Amino acid sequence: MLQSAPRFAFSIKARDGKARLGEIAMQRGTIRTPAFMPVGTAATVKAMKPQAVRDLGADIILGNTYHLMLRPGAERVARLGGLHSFMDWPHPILTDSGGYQVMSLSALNRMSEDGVEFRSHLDGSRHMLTPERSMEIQRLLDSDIVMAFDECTPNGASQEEAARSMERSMRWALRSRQGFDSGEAHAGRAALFGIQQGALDEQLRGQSAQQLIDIGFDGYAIGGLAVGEGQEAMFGVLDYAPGQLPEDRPRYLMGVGKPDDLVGAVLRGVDMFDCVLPSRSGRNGQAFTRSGPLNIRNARFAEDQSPLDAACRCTACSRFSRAYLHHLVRAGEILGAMLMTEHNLHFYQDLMANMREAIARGGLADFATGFLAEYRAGRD
RNA sequence: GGACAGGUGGCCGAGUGGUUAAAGGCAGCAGACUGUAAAUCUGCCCGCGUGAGCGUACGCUGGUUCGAAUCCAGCCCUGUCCA
Repeated sequence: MLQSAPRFAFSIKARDGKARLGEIAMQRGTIRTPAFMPVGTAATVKAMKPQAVRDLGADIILGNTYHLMLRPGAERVARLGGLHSFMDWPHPILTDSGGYQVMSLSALNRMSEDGVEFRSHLDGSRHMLTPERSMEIQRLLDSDIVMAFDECTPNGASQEEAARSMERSMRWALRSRQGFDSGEAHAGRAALFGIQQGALDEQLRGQSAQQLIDIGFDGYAIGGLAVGEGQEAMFGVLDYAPGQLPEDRPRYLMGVGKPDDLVGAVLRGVDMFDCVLPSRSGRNGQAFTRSGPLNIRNARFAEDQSPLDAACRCTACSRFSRAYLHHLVRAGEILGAMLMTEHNLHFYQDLMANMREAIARGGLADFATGFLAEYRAGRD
């Protein structure tokens, strides 16, 4: 480990409107922002070897507390030397706290002020996740960026529910801070992010931000978006939410999103993203291209010898035709999932690199206009 | 030549008097997927019609019956075994 590298240092290199070009220096590496972080829930970005994820330009990936505590178990990962060596990803890893599963697995949960009792989706066994335990698991995994344990407020919550949920997340944020800090060795090399909640309400979002700032975090996430509210409503929140968070800290929009979501969010001042879409959609046959998404299973691609995206330089596009990908995906061949995932992740990383470059030269607005015009023109 | 078994929608296959345009699967045609219970899920899938509906349909022909994919007769075909 590089002893000289800072624990966590965010520097802003350039600004363009609300957008920022930056870098987060950490012991295991530097994260260029705006950043897209591929999701590797169960200690793997599905269908990808870690080196290939790295080669596409990812500086950091995600892991998940809930999934890893159930299998293979956080203590086991710790005995095996931590998540990085376990999965052969020596670069930074951000671990989600299990907060999203509070919502996505709500049918299997029992909530209390103390935390959430999960029924494992694997075998039905009961597991308690509290802010303290979530911090401990993320420490055992040796995460670089630890996420506070929160509740991702579901879409459609009433004002009262949203407020109650946010307040609980804020109490959990404080406990997360304390739990994280109690693991001194880990806290000395890792970072902790707080998560803003408050649904679609500016006041609640503001209160949440202030409470997080009072606690103090290395970075601040915007949670509870892209849960079904629609892009317009999400952008409505993003028009003010980044501004409620500290200017000198990275802002991470959790779980987002589609390519045009990323562009709109960077324009509004977001620095970090993660999303399952490029990997999951890839496995499910959807490819993202400069002229919009396409479903490679569609019959019209059966004898289409052109690449997925003519402007793309990924392996799938440089060596294989849409016809071949169409065949692989339809046949359920593993290579289909691999190539589709690789292409999509390449597309996402390329988009981020283009946005960083545009910010550097002060041309993000033009880039966004051009990109969105072509992307939304749709139908390739 | 004989004995069994069987012929159902593109394929496999359930159904043995009405609630059957006919389960289910596959194939096919689309759609969805946003801090991954997802290599998953959803819809459509005989023809015409936007629809109510109409027409045609369970090897073929005829019969029984108010009513047949289902019961009866003959025929054709397939598989297995026997000669």
